[in-house]
Amino acid sequence: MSARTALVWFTRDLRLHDHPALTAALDTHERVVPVFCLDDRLLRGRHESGPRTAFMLECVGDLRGSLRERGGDLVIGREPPERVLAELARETGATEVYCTADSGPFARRRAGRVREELAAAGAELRAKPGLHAVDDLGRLRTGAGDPYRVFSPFHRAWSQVTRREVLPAPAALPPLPAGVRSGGVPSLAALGLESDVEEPPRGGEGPGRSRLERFLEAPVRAYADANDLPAVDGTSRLSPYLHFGCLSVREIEARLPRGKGAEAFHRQLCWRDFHHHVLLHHPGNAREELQSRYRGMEWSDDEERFAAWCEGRTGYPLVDAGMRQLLREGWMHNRVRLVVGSFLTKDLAIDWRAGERWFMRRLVDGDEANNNGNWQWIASVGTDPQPAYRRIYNPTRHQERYDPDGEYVRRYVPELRDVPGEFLAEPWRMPEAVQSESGCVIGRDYPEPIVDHAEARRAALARYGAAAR
DNA sequence: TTTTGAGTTGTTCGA
DNA sequence: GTCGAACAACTCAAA
Repeated sequence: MSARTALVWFTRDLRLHDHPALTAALDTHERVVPVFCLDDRLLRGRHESGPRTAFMLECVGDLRGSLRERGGDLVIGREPPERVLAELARETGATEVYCTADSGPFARRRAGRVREELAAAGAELRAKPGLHAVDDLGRLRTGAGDPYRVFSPFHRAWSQVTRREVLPAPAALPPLPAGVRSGGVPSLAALGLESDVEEPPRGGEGPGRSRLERFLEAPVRAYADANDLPAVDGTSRLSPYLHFGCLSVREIEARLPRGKGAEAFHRQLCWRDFHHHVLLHHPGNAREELQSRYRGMEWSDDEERFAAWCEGRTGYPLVDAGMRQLLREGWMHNRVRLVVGSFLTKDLAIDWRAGERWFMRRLVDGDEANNNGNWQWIASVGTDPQPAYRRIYNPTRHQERYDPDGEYVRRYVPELRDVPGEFLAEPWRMPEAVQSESGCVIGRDYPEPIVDHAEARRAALARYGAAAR
């Protein structure tokens, strides 16, 4: 076979639009072989997740469909990528393998292994941008030459970076070379995983683009006002598509209209890049606190309380609604993620890593950098320089402020459906007569609060104060 | 080097 | 209900 063959290694860039690696391969090579590897180290590793893998398999199927529509196909490997790619390079005579650069700790180690094996096969790995809004995310530096640790100055610098052009999807692809087999998309069960998510979002570039079109149509303009209300579908819900790269964050950014809503949303896209930037420069964050003074802090190992949190039976309606939404949909509204995160780490004094793991297991959009960054932030051990006492959320206040009509809580905690609005944030205050009248007896139909928030707050301040000293 | 201003999305208390 | 102040003084980034 001719040396004019290139491989394109897909990872979490499962799209054709605005794909620099794919475009570069097609521009310079006659034959291009797209490859995706189902890597057991990822699928069965510490971030194993049935719901998210189910979504990913749909993304892979969608990508293969789009490639086939354009005359190409997708090779689906079941072995580690270093082995699959080296073998394919030998088989096809490819001397170049294109991929999208990934800043995550796992991905960087994996790319190192791939590079080595490819070298032995006489091929070279070429990493192109495509994961972030800016190309040189790792190189963004403060005036002193350090990586950023505070969002606002990062945002300022990030906003000033010149962006690359958005690339169109290729119109046509060459067929696979003779003898190269495409391989099928396995079922979730065949991977030994299962998902019990109800009405999961449909994975793939096609569904992602439809959702993007709908969001750009109108909701983006109201984003600044609606994104904090969990009962309203005011967020973009693009996170799973962004995680698997069904959508290019660069393209989304380029297509945003002007205005307050779009600006607020753009800021959220910057948070994604910020978390990736921080994890890139502090890969140890995946396991330990960014702020060293909080390392070695003592956490509670109360398994019963942790289970109550996971299953949404803490006795705090907004917390329980959020945790049940996560169980049911594989997704949780952002505002509520903060409330349940604060509750776990501050009220229950349970290690943020336990919450991080649970989220990664359940979230369809679970992304190591974002999840880790946000957990560290809400646990007050990460990039947020504000003292802990400013981040102990009051679940009752939050419910009154962000779900004033109780629409969200009633949707996910049906046993509270007939509780009068005045008691919905603190159902334990219901007089007995009201409890039996609304069919919600506390301690029987809905749990007593598992901690007293005011007391837990004082204890959390003492814990964090002691650790900071 | 020193100084200055600011820090995602808070809470509680008391007037 | 609404408002401002206090929380307690720390770290980061830029001038």
